Amino acid sequence: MRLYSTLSRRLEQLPAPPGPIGMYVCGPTVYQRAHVGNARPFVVFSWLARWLRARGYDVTFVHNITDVNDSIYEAAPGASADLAARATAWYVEDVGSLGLGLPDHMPKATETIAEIVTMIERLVSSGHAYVVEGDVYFRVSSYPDYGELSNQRSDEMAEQEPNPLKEDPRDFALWKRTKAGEDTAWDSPFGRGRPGWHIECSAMAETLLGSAFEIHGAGLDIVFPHNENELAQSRAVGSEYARIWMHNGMLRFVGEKMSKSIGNVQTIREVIDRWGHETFLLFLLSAHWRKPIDFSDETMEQAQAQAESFRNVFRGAKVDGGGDWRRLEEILDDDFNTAEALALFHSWRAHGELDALRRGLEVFGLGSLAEEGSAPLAIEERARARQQARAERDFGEADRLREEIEAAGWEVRDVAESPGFRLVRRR
RNA sequence: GGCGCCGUGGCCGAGUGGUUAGGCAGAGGCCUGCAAAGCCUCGUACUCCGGUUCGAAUCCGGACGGCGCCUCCA
Repeated sequence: MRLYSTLSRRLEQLPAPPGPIGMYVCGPTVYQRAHVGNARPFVVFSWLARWLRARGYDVTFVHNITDVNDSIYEAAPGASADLAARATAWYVEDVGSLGLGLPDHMPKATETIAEIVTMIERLVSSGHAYVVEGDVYFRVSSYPDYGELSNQRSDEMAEQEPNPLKEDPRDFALWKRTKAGEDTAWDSPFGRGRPGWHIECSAMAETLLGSAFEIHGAGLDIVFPHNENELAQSRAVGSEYARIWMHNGMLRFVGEKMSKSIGNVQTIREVIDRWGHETFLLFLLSAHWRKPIDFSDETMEQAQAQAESFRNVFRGAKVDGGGDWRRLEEILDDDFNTAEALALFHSWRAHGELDALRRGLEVFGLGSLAEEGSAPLAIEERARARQQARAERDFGEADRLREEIEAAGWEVRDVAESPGFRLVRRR
């Protein structure tokens, strides 16, 4: 199994199964209903975990929830804890409805404060951090490799709002003293306050996966500064931290300008309600995980048509046969190329190699495409009545009944086998 | 301005030196009371300009275009 790492800028080989494989994936800051873009890393890395397990690896998948942060304070002044709790529940619900299960651990920043404080103390005592008026900052100059992940020339970094407490503009906050309007704060050796954005990930990852693990996942947009800072603070205290750094490409909204009004953002909830989770998963499957993908009605309609074609093959005569599973292993073991895997699935579909197809779809949480629900009795009765009308060559009545069935969200297809028709859900 | 990614047929999207990607849409056909589904046939694409090579979508250089990040956005 080879995976591309942002850190080394090349493909990295995974150790042979069973590993173990520790996988940490940066999660969202919870202050609103998660949008579709947030779903991409969750889906990509959930798929990867499922595939690694199918290949015999012992995987521990950790995905955090950032439930203390400036954006939460801003979104709910004086009631941030309440909003964070609500939005956490939303996220778990939304992401759970994708049909991929949940990660092994979903730690919250607010439940990791003790570990965060311990880590900051280690950084301070080793000279990699300093305390100023209740704030604690990471001392970038103490870590020579700073910038290795994002390839930023750190000496040219300018700050928009200079912070006079910092020794160096590049330094970043590990701990922030509590301010007016913030309703959550914890006591620490540095004073009452709350963690900065980056330290929580280092603390949670090390707590659950140890000081060295295989994979770190995140969206490409947080390579800098978040992942860079994470890496720096962990390595500064002597941890190897993650070996392979994977960054998924962005999900884009085409045809819609970067309008300041947030009208062009759709939530995971809305997308699943409109298209169904299978269509959304198939849409994401169609692009390699490192490439950008455009979200639009047209691309979603194409995914929907593909979902339908997979459902149809399982509804047809069962011609189960082989299917070259080794080919799928080759494709996915080479940097997890899901777009090519999708092409292989279509080939299996066309050749009626349904055993392999069903197994392959299940890896990606799409096993439900192979299952057919039965229609309500009222619909089935209409379909029988239509058969009767057809037998009597009363096609006007037959067409009328078909329209009724369609209005109820079902499609009737005439087939050779008994009872002569098949009912298919259309929405 | 800095760091990085990308540009494939109407649309989506693999492919990294020479043999068919695949899907969606479209056209014709088989099948059907009419459909739907399925099957068959049909498109010889690779932003542009140079270069390397017997040969480039694939390697190198440049141009143009698009995108991400540059202190808290997955």
